Formats: sequence, C-alpha cells, structure tokens
Amino acid sequence: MGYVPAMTTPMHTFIEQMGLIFRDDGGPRIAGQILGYLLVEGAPRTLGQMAKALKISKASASTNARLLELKGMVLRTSPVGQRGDAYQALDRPSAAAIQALATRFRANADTIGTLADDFPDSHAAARERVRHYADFYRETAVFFDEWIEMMAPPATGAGRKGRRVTP
Amino acid sequence: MGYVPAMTTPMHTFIEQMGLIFRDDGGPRIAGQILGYLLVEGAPRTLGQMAKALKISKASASTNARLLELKGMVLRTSPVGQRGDAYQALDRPSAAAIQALATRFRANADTIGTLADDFPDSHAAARERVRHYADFYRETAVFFDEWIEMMAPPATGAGRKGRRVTP
DNA sequence: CCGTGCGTTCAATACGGACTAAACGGATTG
DNA sequence: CAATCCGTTTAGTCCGTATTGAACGCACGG
Repeated sequence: MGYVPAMTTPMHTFIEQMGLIFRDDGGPRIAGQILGYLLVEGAPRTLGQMAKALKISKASASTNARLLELKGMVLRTSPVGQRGDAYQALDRPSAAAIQALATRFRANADTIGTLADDFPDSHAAARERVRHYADFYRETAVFFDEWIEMMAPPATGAGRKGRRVTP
Repeated sequence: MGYVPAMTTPMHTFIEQMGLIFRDDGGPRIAGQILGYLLVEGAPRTLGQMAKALKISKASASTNARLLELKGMVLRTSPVGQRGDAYQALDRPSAAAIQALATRFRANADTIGTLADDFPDSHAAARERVRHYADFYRETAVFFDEWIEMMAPPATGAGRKGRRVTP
C-alpha cells in the first residue's frame, strides 16, 4: 500500500501535543492522544476509529480509553442500535483531573499525618514539621474541591452555557 | 560487614512513604526519600549524610537533591567553615510543587491555545472545544497562584522564623 | 449451530529512565 | 606540589512499564 504522505494538520499537532502533556503528567502518552482525538472529533468514537486514526492497536485503544474513563475525563456510551461502545470527551475533562489530584492529596495527607503521629517524643520537632506538611496537603485538597465546585456551577445561575444533562 | 537488623522506625516509614508519593507523582522515588529525610532532620545535611542514611550512591544523592532544588522544594546552603554544600528542606516544600504545577498549566494553556488558533474554519467547532480546554488550564493556573499567595503571607507578620539569607 | 464483529485479557517485547560505579575537575590543606 | 575531600559528569546496567499481537469470550446475524 502507498504512503500516506504524513500530511500533518494543526489537529494532528494538537493531538500529538496532548500526548506529550499527558506523558509529562506521568501518564501514558497514548491516553493523551485519545483525549485529544476525542476533543477534536466532539462526537462519540469507537475503539476501531481511534485505533485507525492514531495508528495504534485496538488493545492499546481499549486500555487507555478505559483509563480515561476511570479518571472521569471521558464518557463511555452504548448507543442503542450500534454494535459496540463509544467514547466521548467530556465538556471539562481537566476538572476531573483536578478532582483526582484533590483525592490524591487528601490520601497523602492522611497517610503522612498518621505516620507523623507515630513519631516518638524524641523527635517532637520533626513530628511538627511533618504534620505541617500533611496539613498543607489537606488544605490544598479542600481548596481544589472548592475550585472544582466554583467552575462547575451545579444549578444556581452564572453557569456559562454548561447545561446539565439530566441523567 | 554485619547486618544492620533493618530496624524500622516511624521516621523510616515516613521517608519510605515520601518516596512512594513522589513516585506516584511521576518523579524519582529517591528524590521523595531525600525530601522526607531532610524534613525529619530539619537541619542541613550533606550529600554524604544522605547517601549513607538512605543507602544510595553519592551520585544519586547529588542528582536528586539538585532536582529538588530545581523544583524549589529544598534549599542549598554553603555554610562558611564547612567543606561542602548542604541541603535543607524548606518550610513549605509543597507550595513550590503547586507553583510548578501552575507554571506547567500555564505553559500547556499557551501551547494548546496557539495550536487551536491554527485550526481551519472547517473545524470551527473543534477549535472552540480546544479553546475552552486551554482556558480551563489557564484559569486553573491563576487559581493556583492565588492559593500559593494566600498560603504564604509575604511580609505582613505571621512570618515564622524564616529569615531571609541576604545573598 | 457456525461465522463475524467487537472488547478485553494475556504473555512477550521494546523502550525509557532511574540508579550506580568509576572517572573527572576543582578547591583546600599539609 | 602531593594528598585529600567534595560534587559532578559519564557510560553502562537494570528495572518498570507502555505497547503490542494473539488468544479469548461474548453477542448478534444468517
């Protein structure tokens, strides 16, 4: 089969960049590319479509799409009258990312705080330092939550155009 | 050489946990351990001390300590009358981490926003979606900055013992 | 029932990056 | 200078994990 001349549209560049960003965040590059692809497409896309468009295996598409779903950045739909599932980018994917960050921070705060409680009195100063550290984590988690809430107005006006899809 | 019976204090557990947290954040495990160690110790410690305490090579200690310094989570001091440098945990290491996060978000927002501008009119809807995405990044970065500022009262009292080392 | 299309799971591979030992360079001390 | 003592650089190893091809399970359609 002949070459596709590797024509690179701005959309391609964006998708590639999303992969890099995701990678820098410590995640799989391909998950970022899928998110980018779904953002560009807008409408739901199947695993087969992703695989072909991004030149990856179906297995990789499946794994990473489910990862995105787990992170709450992508919605999985199973439209009636269609063979398989389909995935679709959410309006505000990064909100879910922040949410996850808040959760992790809270968990870290708890873990560290508990450990600090075990410090013996001989290390009272260290115990204080570590507790402060844990406190910062916890307070930051709270702050994140407030930010999420502020950005996603649930009902009371001020809510951009983001209408809520009644579940 | 004889075994050290692997006696594990709560402090050790904390240090180990810091390594795991750092790893989950996508960084080198050892950098987290160093930060944990410095938090426990409180006072400045040299590369040699870190290497021995954490059972790692000097090279690794050097590399990861400098990484922490780069991230602004650790302070490098060169006390007069001492042979080498020493590192010391900052009062609020995680503030620097958030700061870095804000910077990355801003960079991401810029990159994505620029790429979106290149989208042709045939993809106007996608362009809008991507722009929204970039906007969220940017606004979140601003929010992070405000949070940092709120947590670190710059001059007006409350300034703990953190005197500034005039350079 | 068989054949087809789909998503997931599994074992194997490839790749990247952490970590190390050893060499290097620069300053200090006798 | 010679002898150390540091910190950094370098080249190489090792380990984790992303990614894949192939096998599997399942639902539908003939």
